[in-house]
Amino acid sequence: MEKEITIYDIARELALSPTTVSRALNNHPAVNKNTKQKICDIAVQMGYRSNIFASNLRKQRTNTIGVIVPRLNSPFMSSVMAGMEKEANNADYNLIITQSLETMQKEIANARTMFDSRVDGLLVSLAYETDSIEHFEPFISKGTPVIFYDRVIEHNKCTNVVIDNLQAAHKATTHLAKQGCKRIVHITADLKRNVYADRLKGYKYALLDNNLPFEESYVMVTNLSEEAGIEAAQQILQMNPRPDGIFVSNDTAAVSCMKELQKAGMVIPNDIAIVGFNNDPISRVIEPNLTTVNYPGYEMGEVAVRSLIHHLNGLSDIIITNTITLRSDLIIRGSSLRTKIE
Amino acid sequence: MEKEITIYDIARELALSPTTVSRALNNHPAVNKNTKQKICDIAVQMGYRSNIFASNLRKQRTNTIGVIVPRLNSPFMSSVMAGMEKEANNADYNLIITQSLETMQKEIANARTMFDSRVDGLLVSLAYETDSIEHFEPFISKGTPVIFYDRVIEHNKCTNVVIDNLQAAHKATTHLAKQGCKRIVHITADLKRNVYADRLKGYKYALLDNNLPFEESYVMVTNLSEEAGIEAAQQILQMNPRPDGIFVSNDTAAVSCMKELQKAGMVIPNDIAIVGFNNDPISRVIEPNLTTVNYPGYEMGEVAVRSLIHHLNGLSDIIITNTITLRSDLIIRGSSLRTKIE
DNA sequence: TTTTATATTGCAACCGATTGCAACAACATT
DNA sequence: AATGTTGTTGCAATCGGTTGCAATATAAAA
Repeated sequence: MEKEITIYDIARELALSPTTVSRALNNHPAVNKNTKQKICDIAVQMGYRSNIFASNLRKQRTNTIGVIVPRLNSPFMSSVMAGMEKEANNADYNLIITQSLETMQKEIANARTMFDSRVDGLLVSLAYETDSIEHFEPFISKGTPVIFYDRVIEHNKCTNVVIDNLQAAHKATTHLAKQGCKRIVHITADLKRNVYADRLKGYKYALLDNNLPFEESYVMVTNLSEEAGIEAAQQILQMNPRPDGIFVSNDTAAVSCMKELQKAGMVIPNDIAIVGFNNDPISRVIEPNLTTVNYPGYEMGEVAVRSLIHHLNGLSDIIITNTITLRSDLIIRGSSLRTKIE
Repeated sequence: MEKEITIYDIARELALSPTTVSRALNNHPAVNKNTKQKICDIAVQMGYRSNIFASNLRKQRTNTIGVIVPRLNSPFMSSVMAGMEKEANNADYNLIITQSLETMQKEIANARTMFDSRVDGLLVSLAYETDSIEHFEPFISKGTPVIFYDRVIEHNKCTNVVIDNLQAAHKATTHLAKQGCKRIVHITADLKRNVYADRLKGYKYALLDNNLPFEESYVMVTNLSEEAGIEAAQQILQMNPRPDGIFVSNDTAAVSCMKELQKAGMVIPNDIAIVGFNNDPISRVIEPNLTTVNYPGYEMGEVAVRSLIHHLNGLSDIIITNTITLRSDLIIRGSSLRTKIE
């Protein structure tokens, strides 16, 4: 266990004050060039490492960004994380990541951890359960920026990073209608979350715009798991008349649903056309390939971090960016394409 | 921007010393029960939050674990992360995560960041490129435990968390042989990494044990990407005589390879049987379902963190656990199963 | 009543870097 | 020669909690 080198050691070595050493290492202009060079050289030579805690304690800043995510292990979220890590790394910020596992209780605990860790900013995608965001108030009243992404909520002090879920759902549903679907089911998740509420709206509006009736019983609220997809398929098979189109709010459930339907003898897309959401890798593996909404997770991660860092640098105080909307588009593949020409 | 409450504020409020307040909040035995209660009550009431930096600075401990991972966005790695986060959270540790993107340069930079952040311990899965681990020496000579997982390297001061790659590959290859495959190709990645080197060994030994010849040209070293799988398939189609079995070191490449072969008219598993590795979700989507090695990523993450925390608590100083091997098993599915009865 | 053990509490130094303010030197200006 | 300017450097306080050691109070033992 070796001793750590401090600026005091360097100061002693060169018969200077710790002040000057500190300034030199931070490239402060008021230090002589030669002195600076000498200090930096010997710092490297002695193997000096700045003590972040002393620095943070003094500066009241941590260079750390907190991320609260529902779950880490989904293709979408891990893309987001990857994008975030890249941008944070670029800007010399560290990332502390926790997962709420879709429970509000955990989310509150995570928020507390982040608060105690004094993160400079917070990135949050809300859990299914969450129905209040009081637990983020401490950040807001302390002036720590909070940015929501993907699963967001309206708050006049927070920026949201999202895609246009309504539009995406509208496109997806319209596409199904254009393929001749008359009875389109929508499989989605907890409507507390904007993403699902907005998609439902997009679905409804699209039905309206295509002169199709809206049926309450055609909206299935699930947890979008693999099992949920299977159960949904079983229900759909029971329905009479049988639906001829399905718009699912993620690819996992879309794929498992599709497989279950195929198992029951349904032909996709002729009997039933299917559209998913996210563009997970599985969507390009299933046969026929799944039509889905390309969700730019990596970019969303990048944008969220970049925007947060802007805030931290005080660059966006004037322009209070309230919502950043990323482009997403429908990727049409075999699972919904009935006519060869479109 | 509100003022932070400190132990000094609490001390003043109760006409006590900061010392006693500090002790009370840390549940030190030498503080009167009633006093302790009073302090804790008022701390909550005043909204006190401990300043981690002051505490870390003094205690020379951070309660933070560093994780260096090749990439975040793979199903396997995100499972590992999820497991790690869960365990770390349980033990009140924070996780700082960075990705090397498979380059050694980034890995070195990440290691430096972690060092500067004074993580209490480090969890590493090596990049493809890495051919020296000097960059982890600072940790080791400082006494900071380093644990390698998945992509590991031998080091007499470090614990490794792995699965038995040799055995898994042996089982996979033997399975193909038992299905009647005579010419088994192995698609894998950089042999610098133990996981791929060991799987190659397992493959070779299995060939030997099943009286099949080893062909140098049957080993294809790639980066295991989707594209790599397609290219490999194209090469395989060119071979004469054509291989009748493929053991691929991950599911991504296995699936894309399989699809490419199917596109060329090959029937899986009859013409060519395929086995993958990892048990990613796509392996259960492709038709026929992909036989693969179940890689317990989530458990690996849990175990790695748990083991690190043991180290940190000084529990495993005596028993220097050098290698922890997790169980993995072959999941046999349609892509390799030629006979209905096995 | 005196001595000894035990329970509580506080003093003061410390962890290491940062920063407002003052000091000082060297040089230019009037 | 007196004053102003610019460039460098250092003093000393500060951030907020932790901890070895000493001090005091209280209870138990002699």
